[in-house]
Amino acid sequence: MQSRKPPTMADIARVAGVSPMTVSRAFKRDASVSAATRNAIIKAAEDIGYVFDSTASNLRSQRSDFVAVTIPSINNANFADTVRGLSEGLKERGLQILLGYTDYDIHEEERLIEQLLRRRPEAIVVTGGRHTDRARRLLQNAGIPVIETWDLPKDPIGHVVGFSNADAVKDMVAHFVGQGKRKIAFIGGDADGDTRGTDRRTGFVAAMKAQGLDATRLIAAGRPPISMREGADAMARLLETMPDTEAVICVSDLSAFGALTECQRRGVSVPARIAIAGFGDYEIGAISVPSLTTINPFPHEIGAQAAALILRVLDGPAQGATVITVKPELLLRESGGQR
Amino acid sequence: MQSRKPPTMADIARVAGVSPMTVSRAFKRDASVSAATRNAIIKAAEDIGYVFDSTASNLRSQRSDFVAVTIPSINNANFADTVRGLSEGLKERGLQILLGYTDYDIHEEERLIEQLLRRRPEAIVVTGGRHTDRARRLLQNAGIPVIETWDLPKDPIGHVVGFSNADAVKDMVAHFVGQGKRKIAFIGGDADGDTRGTDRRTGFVAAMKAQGLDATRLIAAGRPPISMREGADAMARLLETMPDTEAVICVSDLSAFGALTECQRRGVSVPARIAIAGFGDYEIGAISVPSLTTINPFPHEIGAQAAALILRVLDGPAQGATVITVKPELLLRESGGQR
DNA sequence: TGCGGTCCTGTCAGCGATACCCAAACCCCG
DNA sequence: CGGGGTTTGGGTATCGCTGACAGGACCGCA
Repeated sequence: MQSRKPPTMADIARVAGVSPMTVSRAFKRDASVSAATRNAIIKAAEDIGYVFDSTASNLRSQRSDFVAVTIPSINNANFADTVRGLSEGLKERGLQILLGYTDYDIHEEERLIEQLLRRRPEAIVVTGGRHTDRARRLLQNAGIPVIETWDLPKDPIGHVVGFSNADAVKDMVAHFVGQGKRKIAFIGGDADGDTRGTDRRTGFVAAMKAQGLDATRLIAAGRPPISMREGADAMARLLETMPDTEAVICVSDLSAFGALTECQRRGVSVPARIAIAGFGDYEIGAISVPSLTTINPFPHEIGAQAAALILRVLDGPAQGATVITVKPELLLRESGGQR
Repeated sequence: MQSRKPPTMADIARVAGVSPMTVSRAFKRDASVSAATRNAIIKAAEDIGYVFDSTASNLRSQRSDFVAVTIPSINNANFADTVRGLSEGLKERGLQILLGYTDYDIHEEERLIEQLLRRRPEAIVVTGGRHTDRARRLLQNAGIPVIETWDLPKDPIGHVVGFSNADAVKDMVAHFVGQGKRKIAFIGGDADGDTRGTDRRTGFVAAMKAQGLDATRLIAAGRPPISMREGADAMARLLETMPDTEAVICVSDLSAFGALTECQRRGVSVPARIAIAGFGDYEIGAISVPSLTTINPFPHEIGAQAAALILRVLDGPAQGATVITVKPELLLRESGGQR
């Protein structure tokens, strides 16, 4: 709380009786400083309460020590897992993560990307493949590796580590059809905003049509991301307007769980009367009664692959853009009629 | 992906035919630049794809434009709400948030705090009131406002915005005792690590003893934070070893929900046979069947108050340390025997 | 003893922006 | 039309650290 100026390397140098440059070297891993000198410097630094100033270091060396990451929300187990995979993978190289969240809004994403680029990250990882034009331009001109995740964009900006949200839902539709179900509904958010949710709905409609089935059982439950409560409300509407529905695919496990509770409140048996599937393999789906059939997109693996890719790209000279697909997996559990 | 050097203000100055200093002024809000000059500069900047370099700006002006925040986990609705309250409150002043997570480990917190301080934030907000000695020293010497949250530490480092975890649980114990329950258990994490959880357990034991009741029905469910699954396992153990338990208080809504599902799997009726309470007012507690009795600690309010406090402290000269208490509220719902 | 090689440490300059100081241009009014 | 005040823009010197280069000390070996 005191306001005297914080000490600098020059202060340490004075105390330790060396030059500032030697102090600088003492703080670097591989620098050549004798053990005695280094210890004296470290001790002097501790004594006067020195804290390294990475602002100055970054400016002078023209290298920051972090990677920028944007995710739609900090409070989502899936994206948290991706961030975890990223930070674990980047830790070995001493790279930090600078995290920002977009609230599922590409205009907010644009603002965030600009803010992040001002700090000159070594690379940037964004969630999703849809961006404002200006955001695309900013990323293209940033002169650093760009990685889009959680999607397989048609026209990638740089590298990609992701999967097709549409295809994943198609697999789920195929599964239900294979069970003999025909009247299948989809609960998701409103059309705009969460592009991954929109892709999932698009995949649902395409898959249903491909099977020659009615693809109009669509419930829009509000602005993405939709909550458990909104999932419950959507299920209420579905049961009232299309009571003969045999299965429902929800845009996420959270809304699927909400839908499940609504069935429980109404005494509608799951999966006997209606089957429910979610997306994301959140913990709640594994533990709920009945457990939730869902899709595991391997969020941690996405982060780990992205981290490995960043390290490769930062090492080697600029290669072509890489696209890495992490294939999601169907998890068949009780709510879908399996056990 | 191209690697030519990014443009600087000097480049803009050349294009726009003004001095670098004027370019700098054009990018500041209140600076005195004529509208014509400013527009020409903004246009030149857009044309050549300039992105402001906050590294240089921060170094020269000795002011960063952000506040550092540490939270235990980026996948927790409570802390996410606090961060939201913080960023909303800080936005008006143009302050960004630099977020880091500690994984509920005070040693990891120490490393994180050092990393964050290296970037010279304007202020720092930490979750919890227990830290390593070195972390305390770092914070004390940082020369910036320090705010501890989600706790009421006995010996605060600087300012505080929080509540007593122990007292909150005491209220819940009193509630159950008022209902005539005597055999009350507590499910939490192992003793070390998550200090808020530890405080809740301590509060439970103290409250039970104060009521003259047996305070030994304690289940330790693993390293904090404990998951739904761990909550379920803990409930299984509780039902097997102390089947006459009348009520159980869980360290969080997530573990409480896990405990509830275990009861459902075993056909143990909640709340008739055993009442369950959680902590945190997560969405799952509002929507589960039965809904969960819990405690709302007003996480968003904590963030909002912390933000307001930061703005006040940064404005005015260093006043004394402030302690703001945000009192939690009991939410009596179905799982606790209310409706 | 002399020489190349290695290790350690010092000097100097500059990363990109801006605080500070000052000058020119402009304005209003008597 | 001149004087004082305001607005607008320029020049210079850093902020704290580190890349590049130089040089001294010390070593082993011929």
